[in-house]
Amino acid sequence: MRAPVARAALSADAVVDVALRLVDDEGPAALTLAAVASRAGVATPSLYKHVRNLAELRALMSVRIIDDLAERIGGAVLGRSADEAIRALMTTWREYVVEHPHRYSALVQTPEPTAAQAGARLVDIMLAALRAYDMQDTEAIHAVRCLRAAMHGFAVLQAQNAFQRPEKLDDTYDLLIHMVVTGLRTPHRRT
Amino acid sequence: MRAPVARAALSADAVVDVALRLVDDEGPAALTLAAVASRAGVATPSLYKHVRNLAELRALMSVRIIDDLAERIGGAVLGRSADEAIRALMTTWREYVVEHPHRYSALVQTPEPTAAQAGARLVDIMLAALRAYDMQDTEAIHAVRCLRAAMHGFAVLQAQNAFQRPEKLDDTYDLLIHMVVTGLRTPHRRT
DNA sequence: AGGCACGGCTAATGCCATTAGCTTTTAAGC
DNA sequence: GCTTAAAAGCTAATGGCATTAGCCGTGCCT
Repeated sequence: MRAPVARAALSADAVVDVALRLVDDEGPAALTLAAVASRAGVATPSLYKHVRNLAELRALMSVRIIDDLAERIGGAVLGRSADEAIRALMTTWREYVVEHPHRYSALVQTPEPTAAQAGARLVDIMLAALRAYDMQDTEAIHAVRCLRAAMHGFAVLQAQNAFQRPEKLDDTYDLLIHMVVTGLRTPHRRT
Repeated sequence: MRAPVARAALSADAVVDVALRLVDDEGPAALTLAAVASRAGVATPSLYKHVRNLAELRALMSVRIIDDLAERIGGAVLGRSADEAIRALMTTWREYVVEHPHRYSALVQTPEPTAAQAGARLVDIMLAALRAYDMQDTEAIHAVRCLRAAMHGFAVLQAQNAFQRPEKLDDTYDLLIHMVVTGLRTPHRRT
């Protein structure tokens, strides 16, 4: 029963850091254990001392990204409510994507339990932002889903450069925010 | 100047067929040239006689999927206009995703010129569906982008099983349609 | 009859993830 | 200070996959 403490050196967190920087610099396709190890100044198999495999590394990265995003959005929404909160939420989300497009693309992977949990935190923040609207719980869930769909869809398409025409993306996003806010305000047929 | 006609056997289209069936059956992660070749009853390198490489196969698959989707949507929108057209468009899109979730996920890849072109056809269909609303061209572009963002976002999230709570997805999608339609009808601050 | 292009095959290369097993370092506890 | 065990690193080996090179049979066109 020795104390299981040991050398400092690398750590799972440090590996995730390196991997995130790699993705930021060279895109999601460049994410390879060999490349991460090289950046970390270590042989490839050494990474397995900190991370079970590539899939787990991806999952850890996703959790980190989602937490990061949740923190920013939490701050942005704080103190605002209703329309203002929605606007702040959506704006902050997009700022993140513009800032780290590759990172955001790296996110769009398989859904494992641990990342789902991080996502749930984000959903809670959104639910809180919607509390100002007069909504049933059920209705709020649907609203959050639509919010996610709109933001995520826009984010993915932008990160993929899927919007080709010259019109300004900022203007498009204003319209999207308008749709969400208006849709939330306008009564909707029962279910 | 020989006639470049030859044996029947495989063809690029046939390879794409096989690949699409593979993805439908086993998911996008199972898409490997080895697996496609095996299903086609051929050795792996033989595929290179029809397809430049895996990336090109993916691109061809994307074009096929987008065209498929465009055809369905074109039919669904035909004869309808304004709100009804939007509803039909969005409903048809989602039906496709529900029918072939893996195929849709396989789509979300890099944007090459050829797939972008297929996407442009789809955008044209959407623009036509919006013609009934009284809109500037510029405004219509923004509207189509929002439409894409909303549908695609929802589709991606659903295909990834990112909606965990028990509430019905159909109801959520109704709300999303409502948001889009209402947002298009409600005037929006100038740009 | 003959040639040639097409489409298929085998062999070979190189990258990558992952595993096994060995060595080194570190930090406790004495 | 010395021991020691676990953590953390390394090299070597395996197997899957994409991709390339080069060979062979087949059938159409002349």
